[in-house]
Amino acid sequence: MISGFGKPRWNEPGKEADVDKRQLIMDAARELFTTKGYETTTMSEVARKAGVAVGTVYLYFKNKNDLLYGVKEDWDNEFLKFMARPEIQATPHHLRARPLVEAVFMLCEQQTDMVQLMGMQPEMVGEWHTHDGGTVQAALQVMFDEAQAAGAFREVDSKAAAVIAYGMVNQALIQCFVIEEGKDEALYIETVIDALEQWLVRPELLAEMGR
Amino acid sequence: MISGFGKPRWNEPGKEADVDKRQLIMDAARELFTTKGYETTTMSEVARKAGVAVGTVYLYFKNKNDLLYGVKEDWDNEFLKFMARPEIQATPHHLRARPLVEAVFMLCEQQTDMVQLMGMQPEMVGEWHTHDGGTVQAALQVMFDEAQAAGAFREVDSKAAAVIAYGMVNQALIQCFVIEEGKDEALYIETVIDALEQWLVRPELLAEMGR
Amino acid sequence: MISGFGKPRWNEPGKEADVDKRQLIMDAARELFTTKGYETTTMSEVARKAGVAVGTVYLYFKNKNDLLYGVKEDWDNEFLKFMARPEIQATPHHLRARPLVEAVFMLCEQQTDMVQLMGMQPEMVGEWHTHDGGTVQAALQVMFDEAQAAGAFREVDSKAAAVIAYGMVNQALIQCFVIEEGKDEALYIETVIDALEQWLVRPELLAEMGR
Amino acid sequence: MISGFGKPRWNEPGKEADVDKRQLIMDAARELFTTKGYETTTMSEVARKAGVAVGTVYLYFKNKNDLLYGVKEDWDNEFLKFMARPEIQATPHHLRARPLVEAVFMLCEQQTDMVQLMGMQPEMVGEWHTHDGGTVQAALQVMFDEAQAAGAFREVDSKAAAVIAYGMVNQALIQCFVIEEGKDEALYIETVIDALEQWLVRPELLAEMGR
DNA sequence: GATGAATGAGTCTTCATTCAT
DNA sequence: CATGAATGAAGACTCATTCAT
Repeated sequence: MISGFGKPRWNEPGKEADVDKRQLIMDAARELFTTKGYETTTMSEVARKAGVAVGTVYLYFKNKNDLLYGVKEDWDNEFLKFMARPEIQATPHHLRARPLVEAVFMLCEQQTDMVQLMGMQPEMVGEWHTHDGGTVQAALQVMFDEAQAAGAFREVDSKAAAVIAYGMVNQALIQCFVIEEGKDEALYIETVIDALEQWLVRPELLAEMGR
Repeated sequence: MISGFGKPRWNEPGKEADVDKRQLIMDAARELFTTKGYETTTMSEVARKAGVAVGTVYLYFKNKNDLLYGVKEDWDNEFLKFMARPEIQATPHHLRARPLVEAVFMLCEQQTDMVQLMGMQPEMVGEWHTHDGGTVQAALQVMFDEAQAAGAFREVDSKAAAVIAYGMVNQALIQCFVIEEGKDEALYIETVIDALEQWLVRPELLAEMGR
Repeated sequence: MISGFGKPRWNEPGKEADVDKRQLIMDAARELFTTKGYETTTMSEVARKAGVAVGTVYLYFKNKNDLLYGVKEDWDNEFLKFMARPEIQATPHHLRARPLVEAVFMLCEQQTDMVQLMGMQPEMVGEWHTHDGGTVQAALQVMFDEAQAAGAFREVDSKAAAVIAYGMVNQALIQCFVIEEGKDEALYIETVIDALEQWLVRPELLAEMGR
Repeated sequence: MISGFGKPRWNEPGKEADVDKRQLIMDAARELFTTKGYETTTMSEVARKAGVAVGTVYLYFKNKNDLLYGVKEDWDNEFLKFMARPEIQATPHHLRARPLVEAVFMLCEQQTDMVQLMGMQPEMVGEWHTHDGGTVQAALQVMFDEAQAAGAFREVDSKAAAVIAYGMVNQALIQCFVIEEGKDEALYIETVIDALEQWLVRPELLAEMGR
């Protein structure tokens, strides 16, 4: 009934020795979900890796799906936080592709496993979109709108563009980290940036950038 | 183990009412796999939808995973066949984006379910790629190489580009058909084509095309 | 309905080129049953090994159990035939242990697999004994009765003795051929003969035999 | 995989109502395995008879085969314990046949089902004998060696003799309890003892015993 | 007679979830 | 809060048996 959010996300100061157990579980889950896949990961495994009892997992998450939701949300937030950083916000729109793309690749390099979460689609999509509404894509859309308003981007449908941009990056990440195990990272980064810029940035600015 | 395909050997002309049972099963499986996801689909469901007994499924496919493989291969071939069509081959490289993209969308419109197969990723990727080696991406790569050799495309790494192009289209298809149920198809088509052309086609040709 | 005996066992003269298919199947079945066990052997395996179609097996045997019955019967007959041989019948009772035991071991040496059939007990015992009534044990019992009547054997209950003698030999065969793969054959033969003679033969005759 | 045995750790004295669940399951399994045979018994049946859920069986046994192993081991131990009893050890070798044979029959009378376990042979033998090495036969062999060293038994190969003795007893037990449902128990006991003594005990001692 | 594709009941096994401690 | 033993529904897969050709 109560949706498994029992433990507040903000740790009261002075209580931080008590590592947030919720986070502990989510970390374990994320690694497993992304390594072996959601369906293939068992709750016991999650519990064991998190160093808690199965029952405890259910103390923080209503059920397995709720846990997946938590993990996905976690990752999205991490990415969103990135997009909101002052240094990014201070960068002119037409120059943002590079820092953003580099950031995602870096994030994924650190936690290779996270890659697949971005692309987590099929079965649960339906349920997803009631929940988080594709947060990352939404944020991208906002950014594209701003960039167009600022005259930095060509006129494209911002929603469709967000979807497509998301797909490009996602597939590149999977190829790079999951299939090729990080081999040609630089190549993929450059190619993605190139694609985004050529496609979206106004030709005038592009010329200015020496592209 | 099971070897023979059981497809009757006599196959007299005019007896095409005898639908290939193997195909029947693959069709059922494809719809289910893409609608509810691979893990969530049971072999009984596949059998029921195909109108055969469970045992029969196992007559044609070693196991569930083998069935998935068959389905995926089937779809890839369908797409590959498209790329090889004479009218496509006759089109100059810088004008191919449109017919190809339109074709994929059409293909998916007819069989909405197929969409997700293109993106079928996570856990099974490993096993896949020993089998079919990402045929579609490979074909794209070849096409990009030719286009560059012909001076139609900008200089980009053809492999990375194939990956990224694949991701764009795939994500657009999912968003369009799976999430939005075909609503803004035209918009997604145009946006994808725009992205591909702006990114890949040489500026000179682009200007010539009135873009 | 009709009990699967359709094909006559006596081959009409002039028709012997047509290897009895029933026998072919039984031979295949025997090898498999004794190698991998009855439950673990599938009808398809039997058919394949016999070089016929599954359906054909069911032409000669009502069902799997009937096939087992046929196989067992076959073996028992082979043994029974041995006991009935003139040279055995001509031997005085107190000297029969040796030729008989040697014969069984020889029989099993040739067809190692048969060993386990003798001991085939558990699950199907119930059904067996309505069928063949433990033919071998019955024959042994008759022999023991005769031997006692002839004053060659000590007074023991012939039925119990038959059971026990059967058990001794059977276990020795299993140990010798199944577990130790024929290593100490001579040792087992001698020990079994010794046991039988010491136990059953009248002391006077035993002395006479130099034992 | 599953490691902990779940046997409660507190086990306060006076709480023996908490029957070891592992034992409960083994008991159920033993009865079924021996009544209907291993292959024919389903895990659900075992669970139902043990009064637990299927899952619980898998909590204590890795799989069906592991359960069989547990059951067999259990029985062997029970018999071994018998052979080690002080009153047996105190009995001179040439007089041990009777108490031992009587003991086994008694054991089997109480738990008729156990009988067939002794003889459990075919397919699984291979795997067995790596595990428990035919413990019972080994123990018999030791006893025979001691008896010969003590001058109580005739000179026979102790290993072969152990095998053969085991077979005698086993077959008698099966005939007596499984086939004839305990009818002529006394007869079988006497006949087995007679056979063992006549075969193994030195003639001098035999005379002394009035045989 | 012979075939072997088709059947589907039945098996083992897994795993999300609960609840008594 | 935490635990982890217990549950049992559900899934993948097998195989004896049938029957149209």
